[in-house]
Order: sequence, then C-alpha cells, then structure tokens
Amino acid sequence: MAPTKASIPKSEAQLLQRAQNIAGLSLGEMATRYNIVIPKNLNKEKGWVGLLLEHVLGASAGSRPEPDFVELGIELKTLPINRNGKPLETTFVCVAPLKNLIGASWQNSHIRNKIARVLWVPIIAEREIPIAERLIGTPFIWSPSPEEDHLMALDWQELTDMIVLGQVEQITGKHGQVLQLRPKAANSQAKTQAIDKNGKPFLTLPRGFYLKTAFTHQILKNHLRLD
DNA sequence: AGCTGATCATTG
DNA sequence: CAATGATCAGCT
Repeated sequence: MAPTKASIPKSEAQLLQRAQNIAGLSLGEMATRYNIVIPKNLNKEKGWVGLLLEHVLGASAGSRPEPDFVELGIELKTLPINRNGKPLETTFVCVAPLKNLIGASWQNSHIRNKIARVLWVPIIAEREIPIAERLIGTPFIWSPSPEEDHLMALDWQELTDMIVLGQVEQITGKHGQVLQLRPKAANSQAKTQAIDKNGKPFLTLPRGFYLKTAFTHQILKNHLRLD
C-alpha cells in the first residue's frame, strides 16, 4: 500500500494528539503525504480508508487478532458520517463465534474485549464527495459507559442464545438494539461451521457483530456534549 | 431515505 | 478458511 509509515505511538496521549493533528485534513492530503494511490471509488477497496489511517497513525499492521495499537490496548475505527455528524454505515466489530459457545459470557467475549477502548476517527464521507476530498473529523478515544456496556450485553445475550439454539439462520439485521449480527464473508456462498439444536455441526454463512448507526451516533453526540 | 444482506482486498 | 479493514447496492 505504501512506501512509508508512521512510527508506533508510545502513549495514548501521543496517539490522540497525532490523530487531532490530522483533523480537518482531506484523505487526499493524507494519501499524498504517504505516497499512497487514491482509488476513484471504494467498490473494490472497501477497507482503504481504515488502512490509510492505520498508516498515518502508526498502527501495527496485519490481520492479527490484536488491537491496532497493541501496547496501548486501543482499537482504531474510522466512522463514515454525513455533514451533520450522522453515521452512514454500521461499524463492523468482529466475526461472531458460532460454535464452542459453552460457558461463553459477555464479560469474557471477544467483542467486548475488542471495543473496550476505541479511537474513533470520523470521516465526512457522503458518497457524492470524491474520496480525495473527504475530510477527517474530530477524533476521540472512547470506552463503553456502564449503560452502553449493558445495552450491548443484552443484545449479545439474545443473539448468542439464538446461535446456541441452532437458530443462527433465523437471525436478521433487525435483531438487537445496538448490536446486530449480519453476514461477514467474501460472498453468500462462503461457509463456516455452526452447531444445530441437537449439537450436530452444519455449515452456514459466516456472520459478524456490527454496531448499529443509532448507537455510534449516540456515542458521537455524547462525546460532543462532554467536550 | 434507511437498512439488511451481499460483497471486495489482503494476509496468515 | 478466518481474521483484518469496511462499503456497496437493491429492496422496503
């Protein structure tokens, strides 16, 4: 993707400052600084913006199951918003386990650990704005409040109960108040193993946990209120 | 217009 | 195939 890359931030304060320093810049300016080619659209590079920010902020790259900033325990999430600060897309968190759920709990779940601390970087990204002209908004670091954690716990329990009962294929994006379970795969033919109500393995479409836009919108608004 | 289901690239 | 990074786009 690029010939250069930022160094790994040494503290949360340094990471936040680095993120704040690029607020207001366009993706085009950022890409040019790092000699990264800007795609005309994201049809075939849906993760381009996220990877660009990883480079700029010095995240440890790779598809390892660790936070983007390992030493700091912080996950980086870009959040596409419109000019009014409303999220345009749900936020993917992680793949959902569909087997080996005996003894699973929200407290120990991968998803909870994954979003325990997040650096949100809003991007004004209405589709009519060319990629290069999209602007980086005001970044901030967030951890779920007790209330937010509770809301996610409720949804996680509902969705996980259905998975355990072998009803994963009955789950739709409508389930859950703040979390949802949706396909996360190369295509609709992809398969992963799940367990049916009789404990027998079967193949089904891989799913992921996503944060609904109303939830991320509230996180955004809460942050502004607390400024 | 918003949302749900589908999809794309890359790496280990 | 699973995990990383997400957005696309047709349907309601």
